[in-house]
Amino acid sequence: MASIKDVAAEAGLSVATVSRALNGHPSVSPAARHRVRAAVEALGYRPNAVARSLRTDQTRTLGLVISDVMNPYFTELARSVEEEARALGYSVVIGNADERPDLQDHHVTTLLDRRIDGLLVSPTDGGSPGMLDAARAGTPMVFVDRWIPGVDVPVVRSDGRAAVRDLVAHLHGLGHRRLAIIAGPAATTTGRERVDAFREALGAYGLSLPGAYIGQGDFQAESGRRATERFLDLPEPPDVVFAADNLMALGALDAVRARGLRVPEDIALAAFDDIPWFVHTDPPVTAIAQPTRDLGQAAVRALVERIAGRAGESVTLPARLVVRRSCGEPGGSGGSPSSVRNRPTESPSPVQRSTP
Amino acid sequence: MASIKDVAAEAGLSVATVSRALNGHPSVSPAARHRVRAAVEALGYRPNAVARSLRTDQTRTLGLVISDVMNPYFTELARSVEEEARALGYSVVIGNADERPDLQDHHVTTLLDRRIDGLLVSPTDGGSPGMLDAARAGTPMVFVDRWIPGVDVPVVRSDGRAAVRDLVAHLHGLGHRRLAIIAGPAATTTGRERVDAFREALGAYGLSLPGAYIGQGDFQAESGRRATERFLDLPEPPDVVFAADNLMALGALDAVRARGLRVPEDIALAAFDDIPWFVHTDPPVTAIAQPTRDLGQAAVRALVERIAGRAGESVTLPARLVVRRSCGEPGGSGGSPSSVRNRPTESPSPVQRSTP
DNA sequence: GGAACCGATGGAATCGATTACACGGAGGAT
DNA sequence: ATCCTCCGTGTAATCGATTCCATCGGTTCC
Repeated sequence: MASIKDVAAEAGLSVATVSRALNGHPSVSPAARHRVRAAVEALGYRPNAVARSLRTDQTRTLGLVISDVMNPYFTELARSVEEEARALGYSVVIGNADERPDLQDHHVTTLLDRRIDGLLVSPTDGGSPGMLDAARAGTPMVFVDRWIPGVDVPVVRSDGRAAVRDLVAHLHGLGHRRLAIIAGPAATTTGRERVDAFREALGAYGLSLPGAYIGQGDFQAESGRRATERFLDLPEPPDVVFAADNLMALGALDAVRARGLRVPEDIALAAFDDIPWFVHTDPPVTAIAQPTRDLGQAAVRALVERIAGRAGESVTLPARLVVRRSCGEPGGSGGSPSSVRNRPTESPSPVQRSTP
Repeated sequence: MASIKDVAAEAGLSVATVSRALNGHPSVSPAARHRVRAAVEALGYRPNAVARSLRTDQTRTLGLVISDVMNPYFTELARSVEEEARALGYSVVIGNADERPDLQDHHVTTLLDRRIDGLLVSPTDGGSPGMLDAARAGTPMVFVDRWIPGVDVPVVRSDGRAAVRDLVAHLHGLGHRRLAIIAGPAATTTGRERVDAFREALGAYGLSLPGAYIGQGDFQAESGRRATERFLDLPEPPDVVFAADNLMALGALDAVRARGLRVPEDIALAAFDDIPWFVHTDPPVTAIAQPTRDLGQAAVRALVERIAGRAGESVTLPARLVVRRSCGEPGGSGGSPSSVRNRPTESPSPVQRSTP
């Protein structure tokens, strides 16, 4: 592969001049500029980013360490991060931690070894050692979605409290009184917060959240299924199951169907994190939608600010409730257009709970 | 950040010895080895991968340029690629082309500038100029899933012919005679092949594939919806719609529901590419499953072979039919366990086609 | 007319590693 | 005792860029 030396030789100039011409430095004569252009063209020269990075000490690359790529929410987040980064002249290297702290650490170290300019992390657990080291060492860093309390790093996330209140109001309005939640891992902030917000919202309606109505999940579909089965085995099963992420909601849906029960007639279902597929399930699932695209954008901007040595502020954006049919006939407001278009033919059978 | 020089100073040795100790070179005394280890520990030294790459001319990084990350099939592919690469000591940088040739080119150039050791591509169109240049220039390269005819690059993909034949047999056995397909872009190999395989399989049953039963899609949900609507507007609509990928299948499902029709009673649906969500939709969708994990693995292995200067052979793995409920009551064989567990309560209403 | 200045260019140091080559000393063979 | 090996180590070149500093010819200013 042709190097800058070859270009210099071809153009009959020094490497210094070629470099300046390539970087748009002002004091290069038009003639030289032209000859460089021609030589570059002739040789198909492309600057070696590795060499440049070594010299300039910047890679124009961002690292993104994510909890689970297979989760559509994170996939979308990754996509929006890459888009914004590209717009700002950065590349993104994604590391999938698969909810495993050791893998998270592996990716953080690898990325740091590659001298990425900044790190975007959605921490899997309370914080793996390598990650904390990086934060302490002053690597430009921003947390997305999840964060670690007590670590001095900006956080870009969405606040679901208001949306959860809206959800509980919606459920209460439909007559539901026994509300259950499938929580995420307690080690993650999102795992805890969503339960807290839910309990708080219930309190406003004089409802409580008994321990039996809190299922412990791990943000994977299988755990949602198990938790739901336990709910259904209760002497007094809940009217509604609220899953703290989309994968657990699908597990829940599956568990309900496996018993021959129907959503929402026999039991209602709602989820945190709206995803395109919820429009296509039957029934369409009522969910709390995060402004994923904006989150990715804000996170990249904050990180780039940090890289530039400026503050890089934390950002919190509101999530919003998207009402569909999985909790019962929607009220007058808040329904998405799809909730109308997706309405199936009316079921002639009365609401009933079949006993297995 | 501490460099190898700092380590050398701390250990009272030359950088050469430190480097040798770090790389497990045999002729380093145990004493020196030990002092290096101590110095590394004390300084928290991590070798600069950028500098190493410049010197050794290898980055131990693979590039993966994918057509659409938001498509679960590709997400899973990316994940398995990263896993296998990690096992082999490589990192992976993913570029999302979003089915746009210009973006594909952007990523290929960026990756090449970063001097990745090898490139895995699932080409978006007939081949963007930058990609063809790379192939010609001898960059170690392997195509995954899709490929470009006439370019001398190993291809790792799955062959769906047998599975499509099985599907057609299954459909024919259920009494379906008017079979339609939603094709992918003609510029992609997968777009063309799946139609060919379908037509061929139909031929074996004396059935033809009229032009009106070929919908043109672009592998996105919206195109699946439009194509299906056109099918339903036909004076003689098809009995079955076979979507050439999972996103178009979801669009099709949506279009069918929007008319108040039911799957499979009014019209059957099948898809290429099985994804976890098809188990959760109602009805569960019959699909052709690719051995995605194995494909990713084989692709990485082939690429690493190429990087090592060896052959790196093409691999073709068979896809297989997964029968669920979206085409009608499953026959005696091939049904997945989920097709039983997901069966909902029987519908009391007779099969009917509502006129809009 | 000479000093100061400016624009364009080249030489050479530098980034942090790897590695060919040289060298000194210990140990074995003769 | 002398020479040859071989081991462990250091010196320095190198990878491909960027950039400081020096140089040189030509203006401009006083």
